[in-house]
Parts: sequence; structure tokens; C-alpha cells
Amino acid sequence: MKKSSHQRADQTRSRILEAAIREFSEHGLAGARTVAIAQAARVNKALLYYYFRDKEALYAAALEEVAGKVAESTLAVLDMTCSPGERMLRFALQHFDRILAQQGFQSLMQQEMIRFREGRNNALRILAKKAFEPMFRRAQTIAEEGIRSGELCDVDWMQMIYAALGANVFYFLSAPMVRMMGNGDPLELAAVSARRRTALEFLGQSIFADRRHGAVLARRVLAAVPMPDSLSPEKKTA
Amino acid sequence: MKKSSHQRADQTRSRILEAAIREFSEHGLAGARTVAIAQAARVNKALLYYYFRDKEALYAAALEEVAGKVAESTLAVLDMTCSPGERMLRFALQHFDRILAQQGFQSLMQQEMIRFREGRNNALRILAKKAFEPMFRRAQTIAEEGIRSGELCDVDWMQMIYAALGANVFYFLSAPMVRMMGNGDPLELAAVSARRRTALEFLGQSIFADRRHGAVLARRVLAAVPMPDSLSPEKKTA
DNA sequence: CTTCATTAATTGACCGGTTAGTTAAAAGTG
DNA sequence: CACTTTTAACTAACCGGTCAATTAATGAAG
Repeated sequence: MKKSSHQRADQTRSRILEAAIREFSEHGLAGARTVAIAQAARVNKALLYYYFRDKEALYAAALEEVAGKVAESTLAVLDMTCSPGERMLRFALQHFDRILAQQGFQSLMQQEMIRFREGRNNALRILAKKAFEPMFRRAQTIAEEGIRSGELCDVDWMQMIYAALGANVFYFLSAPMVRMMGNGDPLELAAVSARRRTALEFLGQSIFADRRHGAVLARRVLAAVPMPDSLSPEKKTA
Repeated sequence: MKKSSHQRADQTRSRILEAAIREFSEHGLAGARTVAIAQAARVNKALLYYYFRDKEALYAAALEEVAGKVAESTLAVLDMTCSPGERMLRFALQHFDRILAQQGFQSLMQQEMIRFREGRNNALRILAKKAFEPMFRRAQTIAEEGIRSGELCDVDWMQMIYAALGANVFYFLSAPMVRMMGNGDPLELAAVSARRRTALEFLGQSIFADRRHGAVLARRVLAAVPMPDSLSPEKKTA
């Protein structure tokens, strides 16, 4: 903690965290096996308990790690210097790309949201404070700003966010189902790329007061932000 | 099976199934406890294994039960006799209402979609064949019909579905998070009612070629379909 | 209508395997 | 020395699943 001398420690710690994120995101809190995490981190099981109190603390730490990364990259986009409408589009696109690149993160968050219904005192609070609250607050002001300036449609700002992010979440959430229906694999590079474009163009059509302006902006943003090439970035170690 | 004599048996069976849906939807397959299911069904644990081979079979049966109900009610809406655009709006609205009324079902499905990433041979196939495939196929023809007739925007039909359903899913998925952020409870009657209206009006604005027409239609559908009064229908037995 | 055997539904007690978490000692490392 | 990591055994609890025994319904015979 104090000295930066023993970097080896921090390194293993983050290796454990990384493995934990993977394991938890694939199997859930209950389904995850501590031995599996230890093995994946190439570490003895006992070492998990050297760095973390128990399984749940490790889970919380994993969530916090995730939340931090998400908040950081998202806020960077939301604070860009361009019109509110364009920032909204970039926000949606970055959201899409993040889910694509880090499906484990997404899975973790969704599971935690579902888990919340249990009423348990859980780690959702961390995510809320550290990632979602500042993100939502910032997005709200942007949307309101855009509406006031007449660039965006005059609808509830929250609805814009739901529209922008909901389609993304739903696309990846339903992907396994859609694939099983035989209409091709929605996670294939070509399909993802097409969906990415379509989703953004649709958003341009739907949240802007002037549809033509929205379309132009969407095309510009798409040209400016290339899709992350790392498809299926979570290594398959099966 | 043959005779309708032993109704008591079927009754307990469905009581078990009901309890299983609840338990699985709240805790996932791994997190669910068979004793908890038995207790909730007011039944001895061994009886679960009298009716179902094992935990996983019970899980599959629960999924199938859910899938059946969903498919039935959804297809009824999709086969109504009105314009494609109106059917699309009614489809989205019914989707919203279903999630609202049966959040356990929704939770179960989402978990199963997440679980699918594990690669396990799981029960998602049941959901795909029994509920989603006919639903999507029907929705596709409706969307394409609407586009051809010029009533709907000329965008990818899949995108319309993502837009229509994604916002709903995301709203309820993010509800615990939003509540935690202190901006009021999104699951409160007033908030849900407002969201329901806003979401449908937004859809009217975004998927119709003529926004005015979409707005009129959305208002008409909203007036025709009252919100189910049963808010928080899953009893709290804590 | 009773009797009684047969079958279905239900139970309480129990078993064996799994898993989170512990311990203590030793060895590696800066 | 102080910190990190391994090893390997150990426990205590938990949990899915089984089984023999019990109770409730059914139906046929007297």
C-alpha cells in the first residue's frame, strides 16, 4: 500500500481481480468458484484471502474495478467539446463499443442489477456512486442543453438515454437468442459492424429535431470513431 | 396424466413451479436453493424430485412455463387487425406491461441469456423455439409491411424491434440503480405510468415516417390500453 | 356402505460430495 | 527484516439428491 517497492504484489492483486471479473461475470456470485479464480490468476487459493476478506469482498472489489473503468472512459466522451447532439451520439456509440469490447463487464453489471431485487445489502451502491451517478448527471445536462438549444427533440431527457443505451444493451443481451433462431450470428464481425452503424443512424433519426441534421451528424461520428478491432476480446481458455 | 382425477397433484406441481420461478429468477440457477423452493411451495424437499428429475430439470420446466405464457400473450397482440404501425406500438406497450407485471419472468430470461455465454448445453433452446422465434418472425413481417406501405421509417426492421423493446428492458433493468441515485423510485406507480406514456410517445416519434401520424397513433393506443393496476405483483413474503 | 388392497402423493431423516474459508509452516524476494 | 507466495492438509457448513416409511386417494369386492 505505502511503498511502491513491491510492485509484484500489486501485479498479482490485479491479476486476481482480472480473473475474478471473468469468473464472476460468467457464473455469477453464487456460481463462481474460488479455486477457478485462483487457477486463472495462476495463484494459490489461500492468496485470495490474503488480499480479500472473503468471496463477497472480492466480488465487490471486482465490481468497483469495473465501475472505475467504465466511468472514466464514459465521462471522457461526455465532456468533449462539441454540440450536445453530437456528444449524445458519441455517448451512445462509445456505450456500444464498450459492451462489445468488454462483455464481461456488462454481464457483471447486469447480474448485479438482477441480484439487487433480493433486497440484500449488496455492492450495487458502489456502482451507483462511482460510475452511474456522475454519468447520468452529466448526460442529463447535455440532453437538456440540446433540447433548450433546439437541436434535440423536446422529449423527456431520460427517454433519450433509455433509447440510446437500451437498444445497445438489448442487442447484446438478446444475441444468443437471436443466434439460436438461425438468422445468422449477431456477434459476427460483419453483423456487429452493421448493427453499430444502423443503431447510430437510427438514433440520429429519432432524437434530433431536424432528422437531416441528425443523419449528417451520425455519419460524421461514425467516420470519426472506428470500431474497436478486438472482436471477442475475452480469451477462450477452455 | 390420463385422468383428471388427481387434481391435488397437478395443483402442488404448479405450486412448486411457481415457487421455482420466483427462486430461480431471484437467485439464478446456481444461487437458488432447493429447500427454499420447497418451503415456498409449502412442500417437502423430496417432493421436488418426485415431480422433476433434478434441479436443472426443474429449472428447464420453469423456463418453459414462462416461455409459454409470454409467447401466448405476445402473439395475440401481434395478430391484431390494425395497421402495422399500430401493431408495433401495441407490441411495445404490451412488452412494457408484461415486464411490469411479471418481473420475475423477465429476470429469468435475462439470466438465462447471460448464462448462455458459459457455453453450457442449457435450456435457452426452449425459450428460443417456443417463444422468441415465432414472436420475432411475426414482428419482422409486420415491420417490413409497415415500411413497404410507407407508414414506418425505412430503417432496418431489426432496429425497430431493438428500439421498441430495448428501452423497456433497460428501464426496468436500470431501475434499482436509478433509485439508488436518489432521483426518486422509478418503480413507483407514478413514475412507471409516466415512463410508459413517454416511451410509447417517443416510439411514435421515432419509427414512423410521419411523426404527427405516429404521435396520434401513440395517443390512441395509450388510451385504448390501460396500464395493469397490479403494481409490484410479486408478493413480498419477507 | 364398509373393507381392504393397490396406487399415488408426501414426508423426515440421512448421505456423500462440494466448497468457502482456515491454519501453520516454510520458502522466496526486494 | 518485512512482505509476498506456496503448500497441503483440514473443518465446518452447506446442499443436492436418495430412500424407506407414512399418509391419502382410488376402486373393487363383499
